[in-house]
Parts: sequence; C-alpha cells; structure tokens
Amino acid sequence: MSRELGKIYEPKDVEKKLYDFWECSGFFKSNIDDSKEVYTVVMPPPNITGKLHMGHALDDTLQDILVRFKRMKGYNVLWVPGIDHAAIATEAKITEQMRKEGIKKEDLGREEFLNRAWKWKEEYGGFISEQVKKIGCCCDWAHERFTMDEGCSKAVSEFFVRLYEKGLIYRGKRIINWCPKCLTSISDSEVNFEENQGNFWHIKYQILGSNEFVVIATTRPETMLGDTALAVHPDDERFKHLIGKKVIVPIIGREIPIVSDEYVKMDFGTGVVKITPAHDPNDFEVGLRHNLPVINIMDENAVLNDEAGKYQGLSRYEARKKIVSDLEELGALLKTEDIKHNVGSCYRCSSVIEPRVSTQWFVKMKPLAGPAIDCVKNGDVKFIPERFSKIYYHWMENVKDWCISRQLWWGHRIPAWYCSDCGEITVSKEPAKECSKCKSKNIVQDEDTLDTWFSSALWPFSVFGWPDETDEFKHFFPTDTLVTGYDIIFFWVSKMIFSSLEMTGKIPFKNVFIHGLVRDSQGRKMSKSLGNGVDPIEVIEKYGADALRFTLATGNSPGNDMRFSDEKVLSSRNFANKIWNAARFIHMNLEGQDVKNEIPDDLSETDKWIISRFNNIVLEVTENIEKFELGLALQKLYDFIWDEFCDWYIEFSKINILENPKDCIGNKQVLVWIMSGTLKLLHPFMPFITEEIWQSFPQSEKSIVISEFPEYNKNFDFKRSEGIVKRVIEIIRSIRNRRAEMNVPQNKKTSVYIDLSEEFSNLKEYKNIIKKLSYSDNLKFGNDFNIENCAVILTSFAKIYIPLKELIDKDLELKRMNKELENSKRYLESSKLKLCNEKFMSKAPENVINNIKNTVLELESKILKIESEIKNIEKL
RNA sequence: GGGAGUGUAGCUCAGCUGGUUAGAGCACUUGCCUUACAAGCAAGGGGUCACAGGUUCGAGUCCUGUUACUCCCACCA
Repeated sequence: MSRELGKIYEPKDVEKKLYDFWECSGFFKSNIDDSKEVYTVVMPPPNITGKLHMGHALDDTLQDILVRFKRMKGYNVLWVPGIDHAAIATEAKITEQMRKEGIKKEDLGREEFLNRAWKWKEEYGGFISEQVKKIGCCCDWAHERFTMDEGCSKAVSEFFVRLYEKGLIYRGKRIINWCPKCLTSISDSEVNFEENQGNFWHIKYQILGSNEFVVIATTRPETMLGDTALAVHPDDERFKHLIGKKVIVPIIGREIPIVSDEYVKMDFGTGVVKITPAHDPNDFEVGLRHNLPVINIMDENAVLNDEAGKYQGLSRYEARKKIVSDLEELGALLKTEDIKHNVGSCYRCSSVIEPRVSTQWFVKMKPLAGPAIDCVKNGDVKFIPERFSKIYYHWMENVKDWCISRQLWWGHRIPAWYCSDCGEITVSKEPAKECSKCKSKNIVQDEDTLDTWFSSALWPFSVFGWPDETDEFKHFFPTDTLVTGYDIIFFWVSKMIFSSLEMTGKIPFKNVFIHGLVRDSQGRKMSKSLGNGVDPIEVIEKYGADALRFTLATGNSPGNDMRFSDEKVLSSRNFANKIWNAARFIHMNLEGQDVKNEIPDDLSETDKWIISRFNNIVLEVTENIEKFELGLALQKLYDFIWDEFCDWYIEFSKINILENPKDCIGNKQVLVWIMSGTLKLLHPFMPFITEEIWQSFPQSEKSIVISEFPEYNKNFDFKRSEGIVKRVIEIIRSIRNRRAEMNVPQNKKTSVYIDLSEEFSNLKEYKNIIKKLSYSDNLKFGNDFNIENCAVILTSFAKIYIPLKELIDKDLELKRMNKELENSKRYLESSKLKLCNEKFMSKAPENVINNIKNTVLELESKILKIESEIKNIEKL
C-alpha cells in the first residue's frame, strides 16, 4: 500500500507507464451500452502533415477534461480520434520533397504519386497519435479514423451524389482564386488579404476617331492585354457623353467599348475603370452583365500566354515592368501614384493569388444556410461563449457558393464522369462503367479532387459509418460537444452543421466550445516564419504533461486568446510538486498503520472544517465544469489544495499527530479521504499525477480513471465548524501579522495572552494549534493579565497581548492603533449610512442587511476596545 | 465599409446571473532550512477596475457616449 514517493515529482517516470496501463486496461474503450447516458466527442482531426502544435495541445486538453469528467460521472463516453488527409498541405509537402529529388508530379503519374502520399500517411499518422497520447488524451483508439479511409470516402461520395441530385452541386465556368504555385483553385476563405504598398498607374486610352483621351488608373497594368471594355458610372456627368463610344487599348491597338455600370465608383481613381473579365472577379461580373469577351492572357503558372503577343513567356511581374516602360515610351503613361491596397495570397504557400476563369464544381450555399442558421437560433446548437453565434450568423447570412474542386491528386476524386460521345456528365457513388445517357463506354473521370473540408464536413457522422445506419451511428450520434478554435468556425464548424442537417436531418453536436489562440509570451501568433512556436512535446518532456495541461487550462476564459510562457509552466509544475509532497506527508504518517479510506465516526472541528470545505468545492467545481468554466474550476481546486488543505489542514494535523502519534487514526483517515477526493476532482485536469498518487493510497477501484467523481453531500455541511476554525485561523494570522510588522524573526518565540469574549471561550480547546502556529512558547487564556508593555491585537471576539518588551516602540504602536481606529470608524460610518437608508432597507435582500448589521455590532465593540487600549498604552 | 473582442496591481490574467473594504500567478520587500515540499513557509507593499455620463439603495459587473489597442469579414479598379 505505501509506495515510496520520491522527494520531487518526476513526470517522466510515470506518464508512459500510466498511459500504457490505462490503454491496456481498456478504460478508454466504449461499446454500445443502453444502460448509461451517452457522451460523445469527436476530435478535430489534426493534419497528417508535420507535428502537433500548441493549439492542438490546448484543444485536446480541453476535450480530455470534459471527457474524463463525464466518464467519472458515469456516462458511456466515446471520444473518437482521427487524422485529416489535408489535401493541399500534404500535396505541397510531398511535391516539395520530390522537388529536392528532382522529380515532378507529372513524371511520376497519378498512381505513383498517390503511392508516395499513402506512404507518407503511414509514416506520419502514427507519429501524430503518439503525440496525442503524450498529452494524456483518453480517446478510444479502436475507433480511430482517417478522412480518406474506406468508410469516410464512401460518405464523401454519398454526400456529393445526394447534393448533385438535389441540384445543390453544379459545375460551372467561374472566376476562382488560383494559386500559381500549388496549381489549384482555392476557396474564398483560403485566401488571405494583406495590405501592400503598390503603384497606381494612370494610363491614357485614345477615343476612336478622335484625338481625345480618357484616363484610367490601375494597379495591374499587365492585365490591359486582356481588356475588353472600359466602364464608367451611369450617373457620372463627366463621362456620360462617352458611353457607347470606343477606345483603343494602347500598345495592342484593340478597339473596345465604353460601358456604364454601377459597380464603378465615381470618387475613386479617375472614375474610369478598365474591364478585364479574365483576371478580376469584379470585372468578370461586369463582363457577364455586358456580354463582354473573356480574354485570358496567362497560363496556370501566371506566365503570359500567346494572347499576350510580344510579352508571351514573361511572368506577370516581368510583364508589368515591361508594359509600364513601353507605355511611358508611347507617352500613354500619365502619372504613377503610390497606393496601399490589399493583395490576396494563398493560405498555404503565400503566393499571390491570380483570379482565373475556369470550370469548377460548386456547392449552392443559400438553400443550405437557412436551416444551419435556424438550428443555432433555436438553441439546438449552442456556441460557448454565446457571442460566437453572432459571428456565425454574419458569415452564414452572407455566404457565397463554395468552390469544392481542387486541381490536386491527394484527396477524394470527384465522382463525375464525362462522356466523349454525348457530352453527358454521369455522377455516381460507385465507379461509373458507362454514360448514364447514351450508355457509351467512352467515359473519363474528372481529374480533380475535392476540397479537404468537403470530407471533414462529414466527420461527426462519417466516423460512425454513415451513410449506413450502423448501430454505432444510432447510438453515438449526434455528438455532444465539439471543441475547437474560433479561427475555424467558417472553415469547418459551419460546414459540419449544414452538412449534417442536410444529410442526417440532425444537428452534428449540441455544444460548440470555442477557445482562443495560444500566443507566445509577447502576445504574437506562433508561426513558422517567426520561429516562435513552442513544441508541446518538448514542454511535456521538460515539465510533464500535467504541468502543460494545467498551464493551458487555467488563467483564461473561453474564447479568449492566451499567452504561453515558461514561467507559467514552471508555476504549474510547482503545483504538481506541491500535491506530490502533500501525498508524501500523508504516507510518512501512515507507516505501518492500517488506515481506512473513509470518514471516521468521531470528527474534530478541524476535520469537520476541511470536510465541509471540500464538500463545498465539489459543488462548485462540478457546476463550473458543466458550464464549461474550466479555468475557474481549476483555480478553485488550486486554491483549495494549496491554501486550505496544505497550509492549514496539514499543519493542524502535524500538531495533532506529533502530540499523539498512536492515537489519531481519525485524523489520518480524513487526510487520506480528502486527498483521494481532491485527486478525483483534479484528475480530469491533471490525469497522470493524480493517478500515480491515488494508486498509492487504499482504494476500491484499481484506477482513478474509472472511479466516481465526488458528489456533494449535505451531511458534510458543517457550517458551525467552519465558523470556529475561521476564528482560530484569524487569531493565528493576526499574531503572525503583528510579529512580522514588528520585525520579530520567526525563530524567536514569544509569550501570547488571549482574552476571549464569553461566547467564544471554547476556542481555548485550540491552545496547542494556536501556540504552535503563532510561534509562541507560552500561551495563556484569561482576562487578568498584566498587560504593561504589551502589543495589543483586537479582533471582534478577542483581545490578544504580546509582551514584546524592548522590541516594542510606544509611538509606533500608538500610531498603528490610531490608524486602525480611523479605518474602523470610517467603515462603521459607511455601514451605518446604509442602514439609515430607507430605500436600501426596503429593497436589499435580508442576508445582505443582516451581514451589515453584524458588521456594525462588531465594529462598535471593536472601536470601544481600541479606544480603551489606546488609553492604556498612553499611560505607559 | 461591416462585425466582434479587449482595456482590472510592475507583467500575465481571473472576477459566473450587480451585494460586505476587488483576487491569483509571476516579479518585488522583510523574516524563516519549522518532522511533506527552498519547485517551500510566514508576513508585506502595490489597483480612483481606460475616460465621461446614466440606471440602481448599491456598479469592476447593466445602459449610453468617448478613447486606445486587437481580431474577423468584405474589398478599393
């Protein structure tokens, strides 16, 4: 039973051992069990690329806290772990790896490339799971899923086909965001806009058949090669006469019309805009309205093509330079201004995005958005904190169609086949063998794959075997709580909600628990380019998983960003060590004795006090966790353990145990019982250390993981004892305080005389405790002391005298007494004022009024005492 | 341009539905190796809760306005 605990807690010695023990014992496994209430969480799947970062550690820790709590509360818990194939990110990594070897994607071919990708998955997938385990996550590994495994892929086809058949997926020629480096389209939300210092070139276009010019201003002069119109605002008096006329594009000499369109802002630039439908999203729209030709002047690498004439083969930036200098030579360049404007770049590789007209697949969003908004509005899905629902509405209400096709190989291939005979598109869950219209065998599958989020949108139900109505799907879905960061609400949360509603008719989860970003100690975002990222695994190796978890779970509130610093982890580590040593103290006193882990029949007031305090903490912590106030819950546990249990109850126990080492089994039982209970409360937050200590005490369960979370018990509510011990502590504190003020070192013992008021005369029973903890070597109770040359401490229920003899300074003491008198009088005044206030008396609740009345009585007696003591001292 | 958040001790942050004289960690000062823990113990200093109004018997907490910073969305040819 009593295992030897080292002086310092060494996480390394226990974490791996305990995790293996938990896993082998099957504590994390869950099966269908109708006798228990279900609690399901699906883990946001980390990308298959690279390592876990601090954001994952936070996300996983929060989930683990909730899941462990619910398991201890008796729920049938399932936490599904998994990994995301991360199409574009992974493909970029593999392509990069190949580039170093001098191989191109095309050289390898689709099949070989995919072989490589799967090898990558095998290698890195296990690596990520290992990291999740190191954090301590109690997920059910038997349920682990991958977004491209067979089941999830089946779900993806089902999703695509159903939406297509309902007319919610369409294929169309649109202008999309093209990344010239990743060579794929990306969705609007994958584009990052950043302010950029650029130039605003003013260029003259000659009006056909006249010597007049109009001037346009542009930041992208190279696109003029694709101009098919100029546009002005219909109400712009300056240019009304030009509408319908033609102008000549400089350099290339093409004749293009001047159209009118409300898109043009009269007060921006020159009021005249060049329209290049192939290379600007707004121009594309204008082009559609005015039936303008679309001239694409660039290839997929953003290099100018044969439409660009003599500029063919130049990159977009080389072409820009050349065209500007050519315009200058021609005299068509009127002036060059500086301008700040936003430039979009790829969220993966940061290349500047090139708007590009191409044929892509889209999801029609409007019909899907409605129900997705409603289920949050009516409370079926709750965001925590609530304010994030506003952000969600705002986005959903303005959502645009979702471009889902990607020109990548790593991902779910679009289940569409094109017939070379009749041109019909065949969309099918199973690989198509023939054209659905003309039955021709001459069909080819779409080369493109689907956006990663298309499969992660299905995650909460695809992991349970949907579209099959599996028993698991019926039992565990909808899930309970989704834990994720606010940065991913648009990317992912919104997509899961509308997909789930559309496919299963149910919400995917009841709660969305949103957390913020983990920033560095200076508040900067952790990023690769800054090199300020902190590796959670390194932190674990240095300080332990529990210290990391404590750091991430405490000191911040839901939805807010937090800063991560070594100092914080250090203080968390110290907390772990504090608990460890409390356990050591208890063990030390258990030596050779058979102490039961239960509350004894005969309880002292201090026992009742700590039990009552513990009982109260149980109630508060449970409530806090249920309300997702994890930081608050943990703070309360910290305070209880450190301040109340260690600093007071253990100190009380020491005195008791030292006095009668054989005869205090009851006290020892309480120590073991409180410690065990506290460990259980703390276990969801700090699983390793709590398990290690818990097992070292007599317990009925073989693991804390499957023990019962403590319940509030009204029989353990000892308010009277709390009052008594509170006063004992007050006496001790006030004596220590006075000694410190007088610079009496702790190793110098003094005499202390205490004159208790009648109703608290029973505090005499705590003589030994007070004597020891107030550094006294001579403690007497009574009311007939010779108090000459004594420092006096007054509480509402006692007068305390310390004969400090030569140490005391009369003037200093008088000054202090007068100051205290002032304070008490001021406080009394403000309290009395409240009691005289009729409105206060009629409206404030009874307990508030009673508190103040008591305060007034206490203050009045205290003031009297102070005044008489001042007189006494003055006589000296 | 639209939306959201934040502003509390030197620093990092708590403070739940308004209720005694506002808290923690770190840092700082002083004294302690006291039979778990110096990764510790005891005591202390330090805050007109961004500013101005308002509601209320009572405001860090609710309302209005101002101001500073941060983030998100949209996007300026």
